[in-house]
Amino acid sequence: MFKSGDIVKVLIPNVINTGYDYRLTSDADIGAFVRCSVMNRQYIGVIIGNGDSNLDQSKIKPILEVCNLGHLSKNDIDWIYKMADWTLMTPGAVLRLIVNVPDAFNPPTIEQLYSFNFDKSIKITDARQAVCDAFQSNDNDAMSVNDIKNIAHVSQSVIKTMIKNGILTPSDKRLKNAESFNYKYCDTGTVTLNDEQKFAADTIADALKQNSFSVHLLDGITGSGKTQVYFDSVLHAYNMGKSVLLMMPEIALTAQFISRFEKRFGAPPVVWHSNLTSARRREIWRGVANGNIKIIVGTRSALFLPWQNLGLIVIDEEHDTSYKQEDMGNYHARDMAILRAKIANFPVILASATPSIETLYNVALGKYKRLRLMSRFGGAELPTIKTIDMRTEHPESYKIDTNSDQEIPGNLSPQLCEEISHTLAQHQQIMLFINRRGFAPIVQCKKCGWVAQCPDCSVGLTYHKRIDKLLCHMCGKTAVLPNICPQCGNEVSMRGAGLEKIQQEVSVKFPTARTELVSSDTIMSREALERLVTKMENNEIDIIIGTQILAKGHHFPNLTLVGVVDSDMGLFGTDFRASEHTFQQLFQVAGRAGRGKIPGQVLLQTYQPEHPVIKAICAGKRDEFIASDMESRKNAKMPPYGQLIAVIVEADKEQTLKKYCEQLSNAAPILHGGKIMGPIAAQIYQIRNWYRMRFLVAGPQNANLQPIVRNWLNKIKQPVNVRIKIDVNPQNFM
DNA sequence: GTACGCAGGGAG
DNA sequence: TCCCTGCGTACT
Repeated sequence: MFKSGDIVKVLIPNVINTGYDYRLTSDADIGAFVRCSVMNRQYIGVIIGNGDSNLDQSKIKPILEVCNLGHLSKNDIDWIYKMADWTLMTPGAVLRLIVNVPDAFNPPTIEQLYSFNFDKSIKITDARQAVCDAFQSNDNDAMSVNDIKNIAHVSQSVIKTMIKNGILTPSDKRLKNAESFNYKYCDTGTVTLNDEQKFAADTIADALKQNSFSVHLLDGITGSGKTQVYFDSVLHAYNMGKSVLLMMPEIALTAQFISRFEKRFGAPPVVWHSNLTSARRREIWRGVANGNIKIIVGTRSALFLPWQNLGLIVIDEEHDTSYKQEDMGNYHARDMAILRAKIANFPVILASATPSIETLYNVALGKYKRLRLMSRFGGAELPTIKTIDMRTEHPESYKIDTNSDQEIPGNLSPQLCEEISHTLAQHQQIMLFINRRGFAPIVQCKKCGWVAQCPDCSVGLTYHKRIDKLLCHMCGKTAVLPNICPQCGNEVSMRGAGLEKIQQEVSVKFPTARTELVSSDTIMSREALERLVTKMENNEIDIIIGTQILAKGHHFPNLTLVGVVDSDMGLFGTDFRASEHTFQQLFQVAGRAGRGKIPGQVLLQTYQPEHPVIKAICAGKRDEFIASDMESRKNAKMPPYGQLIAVIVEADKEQTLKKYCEQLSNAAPILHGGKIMGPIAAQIYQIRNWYRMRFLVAGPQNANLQPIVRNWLNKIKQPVNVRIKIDVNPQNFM
């Protein structure tokens, strides 16, 4: 306990490496949130210890306010520093992830709020639908114009018109009080675990009782009941008075999941994700800080809530790539959660049907305990998986206009088409999976070879038919599709196939089938996804055509045929994780078929039927595949058998970039058993007009690479207009 | 990170 | 002489 007048060290979010000293004007504990000023700007910081006695006393400012709301434990502070060491972020940058709810310490603001008037009939446009979805994802609470704008991603004018039309009506409701989240949970007794599940649940219950760190992998196929097992553990921890975090990918956080939770626990979970209103974020942050909220179901950022007495973290779909944050700071939420549990001594549960290689490696080492769930609920049979060899099966071309003689080369093999017809005749549903958005990924001149490229990024533009524009998948910039080649004036052609093109082919070849496109372009919110699920369940769709967004979590009993149009995509990337990710993706997609009474069928169109990934999937040999993938990583000394740190240097001028990289290159240390590779042009050399080079630091498993990288980069002063992004254990190599 | 102050160069 | 720009520094 520090007394009024004491000098304490305060960590300030995102300012610099070290903390600053302040004079307390009231008593406060270590870990307390305090308001203080840096260069006349106010920040919420955290007291991390004693002040520095050597510092000139005249420089020391008083703390403006000790916030009487939550506090970080010594373990939490320890975690911030360890996370900073691991990710090479500054501790302040980590703290900023925690105190990023600016309103949390302010009195509730009174803004003009608006409610959505569902009675009013309106012309529905995409933008208006997005506004409607924004309200639905916040329990139809009233929202400010700013909130609507941020959540629905629409312009102010859309909202203004909706207010004028009476679709949005003013309500002067104030911000809700956090008390409204005072849910009490109990076991409703609606679920009986089978022996396998019970064994797993009991094992974790024992671990919880020991108050020590452990990691348990719930490894079982979809439908094997992983959720009910970890629900059991959540309840155990909750009954012990602990707080519980249940992390999942945004896309898995469905109404279906929430209702399962409510059914088991008798009350709904508090849900945390990126599309919450500022008022709701404030309420939840405060609720967690003061201990009212004990259970959160949320996305990766929920890890940074001000947890009090956190005693269990569950990470569902543990292998999911969305746990890796890649914009501001590069951290892997799964790994940081495990780090947090290790420091604070509590168990972690990982759940997946296709665990990551890293996790399985830790299982093999005996660090994580694997709990297998083998039986599929209700005895539903696994689908049969077969390949279609595209080297011998040639898709028929088709005509959009029967009068024209223009033939468009097809992408659906005769064999797949035959199965589609057959399935349609049985009144069952079909899913076609292609992991490419838009209509055509390449727009090229037939004569001179000119290719449409983004002016700011070194990537090609994809033609999107829905908006009739060229779109950069890197920065989102759009461009008009040129009628003629801007270089030579000849005709331009569309090359390659995206899902819009597949839809075109389907609508020509199966004109009576009702099709639906699903991609991040058409599904902007969880609500939109749910509407689609309902449509699918009501059999209003015959053929659903989509990207990986379709691969997860949904149960469609009448879906019996899954066709993967291009299984090879992603198999031959430069990325050592390519085969792992392809396997996981195809495995997930395959899991969509035949989850009802009728057995399903999965057809993989491939030019590489002998490829180990494809063969492993067809044979249902997950473990063999993993063993061979691990073996090849071991030989290549790739993670988890070695460590990698990517250092990406970006600058607005090529000259500056080149010079700085040269200096870095000259200053690169010699690594024992490892090496520093590069600089090479990053896989995407130019993004938003910034140029990018990449170094790759590779070291043996036991090497402590982070300090080496830190010292290396500190040797050379970073010029202005140069940014460095450090990615420890990079997941992709952009 | 970013506000601020200093040095250098161009316009008036 | 004034003002703008670019760069470096210090922030507690």
